Amino acid sequence: MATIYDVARRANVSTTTVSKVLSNTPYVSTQTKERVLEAMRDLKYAPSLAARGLSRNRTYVIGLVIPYDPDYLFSDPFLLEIIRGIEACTNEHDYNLLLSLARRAAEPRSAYSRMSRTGYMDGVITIETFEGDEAAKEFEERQLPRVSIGYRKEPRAINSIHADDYRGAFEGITYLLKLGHRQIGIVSGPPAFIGAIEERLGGAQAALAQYGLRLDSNMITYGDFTIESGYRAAEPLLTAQPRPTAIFAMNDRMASGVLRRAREYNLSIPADLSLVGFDDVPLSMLVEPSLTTIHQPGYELGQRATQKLFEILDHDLPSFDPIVLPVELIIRGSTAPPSHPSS
Amino acid sequence: MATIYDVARRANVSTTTVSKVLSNTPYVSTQTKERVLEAMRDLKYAPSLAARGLSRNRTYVIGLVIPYDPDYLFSDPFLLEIIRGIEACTNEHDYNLLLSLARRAAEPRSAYSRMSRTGYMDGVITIETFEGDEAAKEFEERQLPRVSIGYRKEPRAINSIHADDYRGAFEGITYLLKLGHRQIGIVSGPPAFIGAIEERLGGAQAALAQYGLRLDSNMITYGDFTIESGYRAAEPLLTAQPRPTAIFAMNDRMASGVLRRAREYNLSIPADLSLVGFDDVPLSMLVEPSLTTIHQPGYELGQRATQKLFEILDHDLPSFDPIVLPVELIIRGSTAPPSHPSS
DNA sequence: TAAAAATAGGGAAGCGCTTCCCTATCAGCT
DNA sequence: AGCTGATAGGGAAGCGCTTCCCTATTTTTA
Repeated sequence: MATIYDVARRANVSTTTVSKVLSNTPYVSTQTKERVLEAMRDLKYAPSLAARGLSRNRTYVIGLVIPYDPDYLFSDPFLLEIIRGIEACTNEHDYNLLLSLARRAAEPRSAYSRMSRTGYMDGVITIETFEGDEAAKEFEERQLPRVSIGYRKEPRAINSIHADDYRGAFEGITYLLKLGHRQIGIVSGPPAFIGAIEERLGGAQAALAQYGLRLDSNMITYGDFTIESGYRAAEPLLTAQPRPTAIFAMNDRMASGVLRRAREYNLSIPADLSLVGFDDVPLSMLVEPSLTTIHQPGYELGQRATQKLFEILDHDLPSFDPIVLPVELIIRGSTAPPSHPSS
Repeated sequence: MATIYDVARRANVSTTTVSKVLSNTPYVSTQTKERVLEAMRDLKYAPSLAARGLSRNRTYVIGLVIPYDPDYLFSDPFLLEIIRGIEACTNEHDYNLLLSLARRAAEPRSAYSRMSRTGYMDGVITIETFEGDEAAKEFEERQLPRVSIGYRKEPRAINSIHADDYRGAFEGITYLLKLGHRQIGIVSGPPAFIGAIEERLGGAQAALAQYGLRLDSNMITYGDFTIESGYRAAEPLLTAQPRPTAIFAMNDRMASGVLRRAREYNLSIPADLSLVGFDDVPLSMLVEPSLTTIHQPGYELGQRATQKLFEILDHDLPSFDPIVLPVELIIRGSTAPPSHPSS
């Protein structure tokens, strides 16, 4: 690999000048610049990021830390949407994206801690949802610029971004109520999932309250966002007396699990049971019938988070309140008025 | 951030000694070592990868270059499996994984070319499937250690790895033939997809040949691996005379597209039409009926590719023949003997 | 017991860049 | 003609490590 010295020699200038050309500093004559550029081309020169990083103290790498089990991550299409947004944005800024699937911060040698410690990144985006996440702490200590996708509680909701989960649940439930449903079951995500679940539960309750209803504790079950967990979590709801005429699941995959279980009970959707999901992943269009769901802007979430990070990096421009992106109710085939209205 | 000097000063030794401790070089007394380690702990020292990279000429980063449209990539669960395998392996080796979704090498400033030029990676894994891929060339020029997942044709199949596509198609079709199907349609992937498609087509033909059959050109249509394309590609097959009693689709997503279209024609699966997919992604279990498919070991593919790369990096141990991983026929609910055997 | 070998540690150059600071030239003024 | 300020370019230190090579001490071996 050619170095800056090789280029300098070939162009008959000093390395300083080459460096100036490299960074487009003024006070280099056009001819000299041209000569240097030519030498670079001839030698197929490319500056070493390591060297540059060392002297500039910038690495042009931003890290993406996802404290999930990779098995989980990659089966979550919604997270993938987020990554897509992040990748697009880092790429646009000519930054590199370092991926770390940090299996819970437990092991000290996890990629996760490796990343935070080697000073290899200029900034980091974390997707935080679980509470008591150790990840955050290390980054905080290192003072690494960071934005988190999710609900950041402490020290403050600084530089965080999330979708309007509250509103999403509110709209979903309200829609069901408007259709005439009064007995509504909820398949929640794991309670350990901080923020989003609380918000959605809050939104659901608020919606019910409009109609003078409250969330009955036997009308709520919990899954872990996988299809199977939705399948299992459907059980208590489908056997409850009275059986809910509608179920609101906190993601599409669980909703499709519910769908499958309901079918085994010979319930037809949406005639016997209405179903609303969350996220609006491709799967929701695939199942029969397609799912009414709450669209979350995953791609934008990733993109905006990354933009924010660059704003912090470039202009030290933190945002003190969380950025909240709107969600949207997408009405498809899994919802209808109840066949035997309960009221 | 503490540097090696800080540690050296605090432990009252030279940086050389600290460095020795860092790399576990012998000839450091136990006490000294302990003192150094303590100093590191106290200062929360972590070596700078940039500096280390500069002097060692190793960056501890390996790149993953996927010359696909990210939209496509992230909707392909099979590719994600591969990534999962890669990530697990790099992580195990304490390496960082740089992700580049290189939108076709077209634009000169693509992440892709940036990555190959900045000397930021010790090696690279490429997922190559499209022909005429410019990606490869640059890496070749830079002599960057690399292994490719897919079919590498030139200069040779050196350091490449792929699943046994030929065998997969062979087994799938043979299974259908054994069930009694004689009119078999094929929904192929895009012809531009190098290697895998050819292989599968070859395997299909060989299977048919066993029964004295040949692949009729109106029994093959092409999709681009998306569900929609499977839906569209099903059309000509389902309206052909005679209509095939079985369809072999080259991935599960297209198979589920076919499924949907067939249903619109009021064909019941598998009674009226048998369906075999490829990949064995989670989706294949989800559709009704679940898909008989060819399991490809995506995770292992990624893992083995990465292992190979480390072998090259550490011991300069290239493999001259492609590594071929076995596939497996998974029989589920979408296949049955034809209801009106054609022969 | 003397020499050789193993052990322990340090000095300093060098990895490939950037950047601070300096010098030289030249145009435009007064 | 002499000065100022813009323009053009270079010298060299320094970023934080690793490593080559050297010295000093201790242990082993003949």
